This record gives sequence, C-alpha cells and structure tokens, in this order.
Amino acid sequence: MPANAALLTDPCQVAWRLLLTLHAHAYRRIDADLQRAGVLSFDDYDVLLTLNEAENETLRMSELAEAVLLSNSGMSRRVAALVTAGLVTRRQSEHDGRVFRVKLTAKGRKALDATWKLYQPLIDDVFSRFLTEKEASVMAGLLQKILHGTGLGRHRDLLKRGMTDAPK
Amino acid sequence: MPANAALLTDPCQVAWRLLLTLHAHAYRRIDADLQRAGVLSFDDYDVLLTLNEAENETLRMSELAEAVLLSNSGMSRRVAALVTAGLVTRRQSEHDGRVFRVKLTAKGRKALDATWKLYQPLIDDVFSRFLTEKEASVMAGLLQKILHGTGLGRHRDLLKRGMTDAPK
DNA sequence: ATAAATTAGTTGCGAGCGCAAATAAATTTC
DNA sequence: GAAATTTATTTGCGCTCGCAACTAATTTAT
Repeated sequence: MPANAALLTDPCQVAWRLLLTLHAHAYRRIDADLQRAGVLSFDDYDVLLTLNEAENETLRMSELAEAVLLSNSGMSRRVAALVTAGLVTRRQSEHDGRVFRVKLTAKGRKALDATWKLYQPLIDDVFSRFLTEKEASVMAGLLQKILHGTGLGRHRDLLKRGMTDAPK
Repeated sequence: MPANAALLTDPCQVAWRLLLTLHAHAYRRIDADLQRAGVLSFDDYDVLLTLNEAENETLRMSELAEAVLLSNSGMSRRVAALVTAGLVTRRQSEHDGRVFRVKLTAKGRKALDATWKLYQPLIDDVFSRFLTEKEASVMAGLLQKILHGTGLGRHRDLLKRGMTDAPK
C-alpha cells in the first residue's frame, strides 16, 4: 500500500494532511456559528474585509474575485446580493465603461465590525488558544514562506511591512 | 478600523489568515490539475483514501461522511456515483439492515494509486518543496497540537504512533 | 406482541459555484 | 473611421452541497 505508507512517514505529507483536516474542521465550525449568530457569512466577510483593506475601500469586480479566490461569475452574483443588502455599492467607471467599482458602504463597515466581534473569539476557539505567541509566529512564518514561494503570497502580504507597498 | 488593526498585529490572526489563503490557493490548484489529468477528484480521493486506511477497507456511510467532513446526504450521493464508477461497493449489513457498508474495490484501489502518483508531486509543488524536513515537522507538530486541542484530532491521528489504536 | 421512539440512510428542494457563451465597452487594425 | 480583436463583466446551464422531510429497520416501552 504505497499511498498509505508514504503518508505516514514523510513529515511534509503529514503536515499537508493535517492542514487540510484543520481547515475543514475550523471552517465548518466557524461558518456554522456565524450563520447561527445571524451576521455575515464567512465568505461575505472575506469580501467585505478585502474591500475594507483596499485603497479607498474600492476594487473592481475582477480584483475582488481574484483576491478572495472566487470566479468572476461567482463574484458577480455575490456582489449583486451584497448590493441588495446595502453593504456595498457598485458603479460603473467613468473612464472605462467596462469596469465596475465596488465600494464598501457605512452599513457594510458596520456589518464587518459586528461580524468581527463574533469571528475573533471563534478563531481563538478553534485555533489561537492552542498556540503561544511564539508558536503562532513560527507558524505564520512558515506559511508565509510557502505562500511567497508559490508566487501567490505577494497579493496578501500581511506580515510586518506588508501594508506599505501597494498590490500593484 | 478595529478589524484591520487587530489582524495586522496579532501573530495568531496573521497565521490564521495565512492558513486560509494557503489552503484556498493550494486546494484550487491541486483540484484543477487533478481534474485536468482525468484522475480522481480531490474529494473522491479523500473518500477512497479514508476507505483504504480503514479496517478491512470498509466503513459505514455515516462513518465515511464524518471522516471526510461531508453531510450524510452528500455522502449518500457521492457513494452512489462511486458505485456506478465501480470504485466501491455498497452492501447492506446482515446484522442490522439499516447500515450499509462501503468497500473499496480492486479498481478503486488502482484509481487511488494512479491519483496518488499525480497528487504527490502536486503537494510538493504547492507545499512541501518550500519546507525543510525539520520545518515540516514543526508545522505538523503545531497543527496536530491544535487539532488535538479542539478534540477533533483523535479521529485522524497521523503522527507517530497514530495507527496503532483503533478509532473506537 | 404491538405501539412509540430511535437510528441509518436516502430524496426534494433551494442555494452557490465554475465553465462556457453572451453582452458591452474599449482598443487595434487596415 | 468601420471592422476585427481584446477586455470586463454578466447570464445559462449543470453540478454539488446542506437542510429538512421522508422511508426503512431496529429498539424500547407497555
């Protein structure tokens, strides 16, 4: 049984699989709790947070889609829902009629903060409280190293001096 | 901007978010590559791998669903598809007519191995190759610590002497 | 023994997603 | 400067999922 044996001996494989398992458990649990609390869904939170961190709190559809790893079509529908809910606005660019810029509304910012109040302790519940600050730093460093290595870590450079240079 | 500030300073929050980002990127990329190669999907692979690791290569529907974090209904449909594809069998228990046991077929085991041949280098591409063996061990240790802490790490105890005691 | 309650698994339904085709607005080509 | 190409975004369609309702099999209660 080659697959089995390799999994159990190689620490990389073990780490990879543990990462998958932890993500699955944590995501499911947090998403369920957020839904039960009646605040933003995990995925909507991600969109609004991305907007909140963006220059002027605006991004074009495609930028938003790429940032949260959603297809353009998926983002199109999701933004439509967020507009209906009054959490963002979506208006056509004046310079280029093809692009639509999405912007966080005051209500959206409020929803973001309200969700964060619940989200933060949930992260703690399933993740943070099992790590010392030092361990968390080590973990963050390793994750960042991997993300940076794949060439995909540039967009969301959260660590240290990450916020100073624009995503370009 | 409270949400923003907290994210950027607390290493736990940074680690958590990096984990989400890495998972999203890696999952998408691996899943796309597997699909392009025409082997098992990531999710089907997970089911078959779980069966492969199980005692006698059989599990009941609900055990399988819980192991891969899928709803019972979802597993019901997925197993139906796998049966059609000839990768597993599903037969009613003699002792208790309510339970159905799913079992890996020879063809299923073949598909598992074929997928693994492609899957392994993909894991390396997006994950393993950026870590030394020591770093991978550290990472695995931290992840395991968290999973164990949440009380959800017991089912899949991959590290060290994990395979000796049954899931109970 | 039979009715009520419990357990295992499956379907109806609505929601969200990605892919590919369609639309709309630039830009390039000739 | 009109036609062809390219770019940004939105719809059509089929797929998968989870929840709740359902069916079937077993256990418990009386």
